Amino acid sequence: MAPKTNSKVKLIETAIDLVRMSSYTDVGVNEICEKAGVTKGAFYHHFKSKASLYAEAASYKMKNEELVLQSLLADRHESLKKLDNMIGYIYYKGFQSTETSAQKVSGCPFFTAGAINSQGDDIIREASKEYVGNEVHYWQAVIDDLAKSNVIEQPKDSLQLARMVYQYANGVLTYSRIFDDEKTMRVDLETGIYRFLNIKKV
Amino acid sequence: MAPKTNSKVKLIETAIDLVRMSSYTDVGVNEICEKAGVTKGAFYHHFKSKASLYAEAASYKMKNEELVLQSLLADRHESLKKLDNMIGYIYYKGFQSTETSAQKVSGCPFFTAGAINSQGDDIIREASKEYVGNEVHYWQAVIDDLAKSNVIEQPKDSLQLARMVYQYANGVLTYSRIFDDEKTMRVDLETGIYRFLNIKKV
DNA sequence: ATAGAAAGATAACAGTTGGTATGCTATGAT
DNA sequence: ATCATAGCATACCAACTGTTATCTTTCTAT
Repeated sequence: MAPKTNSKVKLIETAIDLVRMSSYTDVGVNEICEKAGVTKGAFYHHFKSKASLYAEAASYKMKNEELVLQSLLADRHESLKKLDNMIGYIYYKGFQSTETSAQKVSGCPFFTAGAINSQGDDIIREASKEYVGNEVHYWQAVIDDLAKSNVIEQPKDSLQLARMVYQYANGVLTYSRIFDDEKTMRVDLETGIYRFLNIKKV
Repeated sequence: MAPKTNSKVKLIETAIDLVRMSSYTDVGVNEICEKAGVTKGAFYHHFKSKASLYAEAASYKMKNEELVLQSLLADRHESLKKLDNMIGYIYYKGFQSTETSAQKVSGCPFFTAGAINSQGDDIIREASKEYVGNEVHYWQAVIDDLAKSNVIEQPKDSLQLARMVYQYANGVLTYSRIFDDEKTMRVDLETGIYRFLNIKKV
């Protein structure tokens, strides 16, 4: 039995995909509908506005990532393995081939859009804040685990350290996007995070 | 004697200011003209397009920064002083009160816009690449100087290290903008860069 | 089978976008 | 003094923006 309605999900996923490759303001409702193969009537039946689609997309993505990350950060893994999984996942997110565009370096659509729309639309900023806060939390879990298993020394403020690593990772993504340089992204991501956490590579 | 024509400069400075606070796509030609007190006729007399204004603004800002940074990184300073000056300058740029808006955390308009407009407009990406490359170069100078005076150990690849520090700094700026949190920005900037470079605070 | 709601389609809306065409005026060189 | 050009102003343009109103279709619960 096919899902009752996949057009709402289709809209969300198309929107995430498009926003990832360009930006919130650059992606129009028309474009989203076209690429999703859905009419505008359906769009505004499911979402009261473009901003509300964005907000729903953020929590949709959060739920999706919860499943993925729970598996990548499962306790059966060693703490260093968890770190590598996390780095790999960031790389995967930043360099993903999508349906709507060729393989290119992108970036986190929610991190980016939240900063862009700093004034105006509170809906967007709030959604981004929630999403970003969540991501930092995963990083904190990884870092606490690294400390517990003595791979790194116990940080005074693991939340701050997690935040800083997250900030760095997104800086790398944005930079690599400007230069459309996947190799730099891969190298700098790993090198930088290891350096930041003061871990010697094996 | 007043400058022959200040309207071109006025347009550039207004544009930088506005783009800093929101984003390239969110700032319209009309808005720039209004805020600059200049008509659209003047705009398109000086610039052939919005993108070309952006490109000119980038090199304008580069020249301006050259003067400032030459003084902040002058050889009479100790290498650690240069680092602190650099950090202070980034903070200053990211948290600047402007004519057109209240004091808020912003970010580098060129770094941001370059990533956003990754597809399409090559003019914009090229301008951003040049600007960003230049900034990284300054960081490399700071890092080389720190190594020469034995504050840090000689890095294998000082350009990569410079790039990573720059990526981090812009990650902090973007993050702080989402949360509009100047305090976190100030703390994370300094703490993170020191940690990255493995320098103990005094 | 039928009422009611959910889902979707079509067309239009006012407002804005970047850009242009066509003027006029001030200035600098000859 | 003349003339070209740089600087600037006014009005306009087609294309697009997000959004809404109205209509039809499809599904679900009774």
